[in-house]
Amino acid sequence: MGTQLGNPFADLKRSVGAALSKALEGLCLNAELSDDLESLIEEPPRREFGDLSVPATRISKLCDVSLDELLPRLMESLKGLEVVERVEVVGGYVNIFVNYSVFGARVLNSILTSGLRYGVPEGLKSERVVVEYISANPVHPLHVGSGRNAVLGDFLYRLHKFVGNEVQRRYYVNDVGLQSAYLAYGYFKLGLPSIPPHMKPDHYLGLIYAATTTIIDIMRLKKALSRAEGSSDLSRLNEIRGELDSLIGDLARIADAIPNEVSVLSERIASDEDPESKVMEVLRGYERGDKNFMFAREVCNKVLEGIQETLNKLNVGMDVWDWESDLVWGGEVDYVVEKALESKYYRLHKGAPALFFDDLTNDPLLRERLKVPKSLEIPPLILRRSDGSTLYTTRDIAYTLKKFKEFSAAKVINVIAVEQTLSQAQLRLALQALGFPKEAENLIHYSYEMVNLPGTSMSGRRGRYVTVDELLNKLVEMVKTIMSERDAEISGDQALKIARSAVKYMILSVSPSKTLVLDLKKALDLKQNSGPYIQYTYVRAKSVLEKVGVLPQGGLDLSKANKEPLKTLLFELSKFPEVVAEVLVSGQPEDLVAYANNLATIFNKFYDVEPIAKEPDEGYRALKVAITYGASVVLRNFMEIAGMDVLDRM
RNA sequence: GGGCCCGUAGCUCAGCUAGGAUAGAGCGCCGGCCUUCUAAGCCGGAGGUCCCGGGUUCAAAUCCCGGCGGGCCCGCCA
Repeated sequence: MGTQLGNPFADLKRSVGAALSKALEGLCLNAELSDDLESLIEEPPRREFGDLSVPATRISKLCDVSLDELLPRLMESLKGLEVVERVEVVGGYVNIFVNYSVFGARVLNSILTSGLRYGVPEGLKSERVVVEYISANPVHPLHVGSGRNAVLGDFLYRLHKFVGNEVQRRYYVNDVGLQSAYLAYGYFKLGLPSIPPHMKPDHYLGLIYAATTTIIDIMRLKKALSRAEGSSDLSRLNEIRGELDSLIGDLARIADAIPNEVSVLSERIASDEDPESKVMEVLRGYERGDKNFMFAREVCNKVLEGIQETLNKLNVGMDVWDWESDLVWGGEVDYVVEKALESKYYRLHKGAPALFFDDLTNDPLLRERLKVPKSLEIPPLILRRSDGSTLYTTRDIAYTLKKFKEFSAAKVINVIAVEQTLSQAQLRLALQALGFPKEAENLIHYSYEMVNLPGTSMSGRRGRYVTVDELLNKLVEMVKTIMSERDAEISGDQALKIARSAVKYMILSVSPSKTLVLDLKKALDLKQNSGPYIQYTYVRAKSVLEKVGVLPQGGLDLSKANKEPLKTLLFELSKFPEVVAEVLVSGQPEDLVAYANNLATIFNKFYDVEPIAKEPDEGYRALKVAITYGASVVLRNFMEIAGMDVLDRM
């Protein structure tokens, strides 16, 4: 294992680890430990304690050697390293102070040689990866929940791209399910109107969808109410009345936006004896590929046009749009069902064809391999409705196979909300059951929690949602307001670039496993720990570099590197490739974000106290310029991975 | 009823996987710094029963058990 030019921090840890194992030679007989000394190396809680620290008490316990015997040997071995300046023992820890003349030279050499590729982990084999994300149902505009999905998916795409993988982005257009049938039905009832010129198609059709489902639900509840009135169950009666009131309120709100459509729809849907069966007719007709129902595809397509416009504004891209209907019509879904019928896991469940997974889920090893949570009960997967129409997860089996096959993917990542944990586990088990164990194992559910807005409960079916468009528009206005308060001009394009970067930063800074509370008033911090803060810090670094003109070609006076804040800055810069490698494995964007914020903070301190371009001492200036260049590269690469806009001026 | 996730400063969040050094940021609040590389910046201050109760340990925000509170799932919806 040689040194890694591109990863100075890993290199540093490796040499410290080697020094430790040399010190323990013949002293510690714990073989497992000596293989894994590197992972014991910590970063002390405060910089004053040193750059790295080694928990000697722990080693003493693990090796069963007294501290008195252990400490001198550790110290001596560590002191022998060129990169170590001094070593201190405090409270059972051996604290290591790095020699920045040596280490700084390595870091800057690494950065100056790698240039914009600094941070790409070395020694990784390029993989072919599919990321499926957003895949919002084409029945309404993207709301903030899909916004989180879009930002996370885009991040995964960019991260994999950055480390050198071949990545394909896919959007699964769910045009076959009930939801799009509801929209198609309502749209048909309205006489297939054209989109009003002042509205985005997704916004308009989202209202039609919400009006249709709400009207139908009101009709159903009214029937239930008249049935319940005959009985003496008062609490049931009140419950229905309450629900009904809230639905009527929803419809009134929708009618504020599209009054004519709502009144026409109410009338025409009421004329259908049983609108729900009419919706099923649309669904079945469309699934058959009956020409008379192709307006359902048209209407989805219109919604998608609106969604694409939103994605463009967000600067989130997509490579392939997969229509679910194509899988049904093309026979891929039939193939899956046939395959399932032959499988030994197939049985009837309440009269419907289904797969039973008990034999698989009883095997703890398989459970682990397929990442099926230990105590998650898996109900049978029903393959078709009794009327023969297909179900979402069945279609998704066919889709998963397609994603693997078409891109020869080693890995398929589905960015899907946590609420689908069960169906995603069923999907993996179904793949296993049907004889696709490799696909089952390499299908990854990248799950994320919901987005909450204080004081609102969101529902696409009721038309209650905050859209990504609204969020972006609001933020753009805020940016413009701030600029006008400063008497500065800003173009709409620049404002959008700042606004969307702020949103992405905020979303990525929260662990996907946590519910994201989105407070519109606070969504756009322009201060520290924000997207604009990173952008601004980069602009500062960049403008210094422009002033200087050219990068130093050697002549760096490294003897000046052993002081704050240069030391800490060099230390942070060294960690970037390591952080990227870790986040690639963990999938936790918040770690990368926290790192970037920390780096930006230290750079701003440096910028504040040290003249860079104006530094009179030539060698010292060269050192400072090289550090500034390093910060600019890392911040730029961070923004690249986070999907933020890299601005040259702010 | 069962399962999963979350609970840390007024607010939004790190830290928990592998237990250890005075529990960290940002926002908000209070107070400083612009004839010098972009002040969307920098410096300082106040602010915490780490949800509660047990247990393990020399040592628990972190591990275990039991509660409480919030979210999600358990559909011939997606």
